[in-house]
Amino acid sequence: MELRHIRYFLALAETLNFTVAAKRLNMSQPPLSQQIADLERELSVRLFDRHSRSVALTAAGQVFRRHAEAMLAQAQQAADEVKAIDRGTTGILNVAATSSVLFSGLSTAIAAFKAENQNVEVIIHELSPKEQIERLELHRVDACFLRFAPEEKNFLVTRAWREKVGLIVPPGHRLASRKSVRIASLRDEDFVFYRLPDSAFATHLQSLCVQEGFAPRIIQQVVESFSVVSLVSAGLGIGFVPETVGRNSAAKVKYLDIIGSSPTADVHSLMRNDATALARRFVAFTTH
Amino acid sequence: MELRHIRYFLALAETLNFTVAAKRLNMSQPPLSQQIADLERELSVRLFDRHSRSVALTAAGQVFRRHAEAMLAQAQQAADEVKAIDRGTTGILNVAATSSVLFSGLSTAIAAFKAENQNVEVIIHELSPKEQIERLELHRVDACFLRFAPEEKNFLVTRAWREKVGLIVPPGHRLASRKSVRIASLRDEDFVFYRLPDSAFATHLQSLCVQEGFAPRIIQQVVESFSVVSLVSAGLGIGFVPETVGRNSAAKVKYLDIIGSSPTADVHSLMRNDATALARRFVAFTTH
DNA sequence: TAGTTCCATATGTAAAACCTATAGATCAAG
DNA sequence: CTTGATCTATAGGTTTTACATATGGAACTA
Repeated sequence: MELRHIRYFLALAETLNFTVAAKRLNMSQPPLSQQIADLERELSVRLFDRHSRSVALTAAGQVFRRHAEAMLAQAQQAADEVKAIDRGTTGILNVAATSSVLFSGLSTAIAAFKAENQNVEVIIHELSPKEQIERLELHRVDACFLRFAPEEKNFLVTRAWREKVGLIVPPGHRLASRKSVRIASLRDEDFVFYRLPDSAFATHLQSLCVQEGFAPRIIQQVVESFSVVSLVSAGLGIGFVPETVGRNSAAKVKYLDIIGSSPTADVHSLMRNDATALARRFVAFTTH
Repeated sequence: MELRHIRYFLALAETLNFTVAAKRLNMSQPPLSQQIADLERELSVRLFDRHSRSVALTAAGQVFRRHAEAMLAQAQQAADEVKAIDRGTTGILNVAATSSVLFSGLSTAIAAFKAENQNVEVIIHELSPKEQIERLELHRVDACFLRFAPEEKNFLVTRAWREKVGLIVPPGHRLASRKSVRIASLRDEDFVFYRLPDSAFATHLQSLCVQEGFAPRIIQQVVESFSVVSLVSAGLGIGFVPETVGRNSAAKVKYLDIIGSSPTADVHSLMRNDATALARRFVAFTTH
């Protein structure tokens, strides 16, 4: 049985006239008779009663008609849906990000993307950078968003958006009244830092300090920017955080711009080379 | 798109190897590559990623797979169901009958048939003989059951089962103590009769009386045997009824066998010439 | 009875599905 | 780095089959 038989069957079931059905199918009548006969022979069931001057569906034919319509509809839907997937206008998108990146604008970007793409479902995976990369390789997620991307891997890396890094200090700290600060002046401070060597961001910040002539005294290592805020707020030390996190945090900390060599915490997106059109569209959407 | 493409696609989706899939499909590898490529070209979507040494479904391919499986399942189910319909082991059967025929055994026959054919649904239409014939012609019912069948029509007529006709009289009637009676002795009685000339049964009974030398004095005409019982029970007259009706009625009447020329009320089934296998099976089932 | 309509059959043609052979590409092993 | 093995794509020829034209046969109509 082929879909051709189904199409022919339905045309005949609707017209109940071989000649008319053949015309509608842009073919001549004999091959239509042939193909219908072939279909009936394969099923070993008569689908049409051919009488003197009338063609009618048998009981079996009536039942077959319902199935035939369903099959053609399914084929049509399959083609439509597959094309939508290919265009990236429908489907499920697994996005991995750290909580601070979600906070820095990714959440709102996701909301906006979903609003523009009603047929897209976005699943957010809040993961550490290391886990993000692992799951990207395993096809568990389609796109990752993190501050510093590893360069060795065979991924598509894009800088999604720029973001400055600033300093946060607890209330009452000697720098709390300042608006900005140079890194060189932080030589004697206690630092809440990102975990070394996991975090490329941490390595970046550390090397910046070294360029300014000192090794930061790290009294605590954490994974998330929000944890830096928490510990700084509690008075354990000072720390570097992305600007959006430092300025908009609910916790009581003072945010200072860094002047001179200003570090960045630009957000980067990662995709596999075989990324779907949906993933590519989303990454393009978030890039500005 | 043809079902062939679907079958090939699924074989490849399962094996992820052109060579192996082709072997499973009993064909060589090149035409399989061709057909998959044709399918992809028609959809204008890549369904498989062919890499160095691996074949994998794309996101679109994964979605297409679900549709493909549904289509093949639908085709299989269509074939199975159509064959079942053709065998008459499944489907909907519309049966028309008079209430007295239902009472005379058709009800229990329907119950038994349904028990043996779990996939058959039987819809009972309780109709007068005249309406039965009309609906049979209109394809509204598939089989009719009545006592006397018209012979002119181009229907398949079968005698389903035999049934004698007897006489019922009210309690206290002069014949109430008799076990049997001759028609000739009913010359001076008042009769509750079936409607003339609608009922072939009525015509038959009337002519029997005439053969015995008198025209029955008809004081009331009704349609149903049960109505004859009701009126006779009320003392309006005597009447002929099928044996099962006369003997098993809840109303208070006396049933007498008829000796000499004994009339019959044999139940006949009617089908159209284009009757379905299900209708034929049911009629065969009820014939004994 | 003649004409018309409509489906089935017969026969030839064109399309396309398939096969064999082979090229091209990649990976594993020597 | 080279050789062999493995796997898919392409090329060219063959077979199958879907299709078209022509025609036969049955039934309804005028």
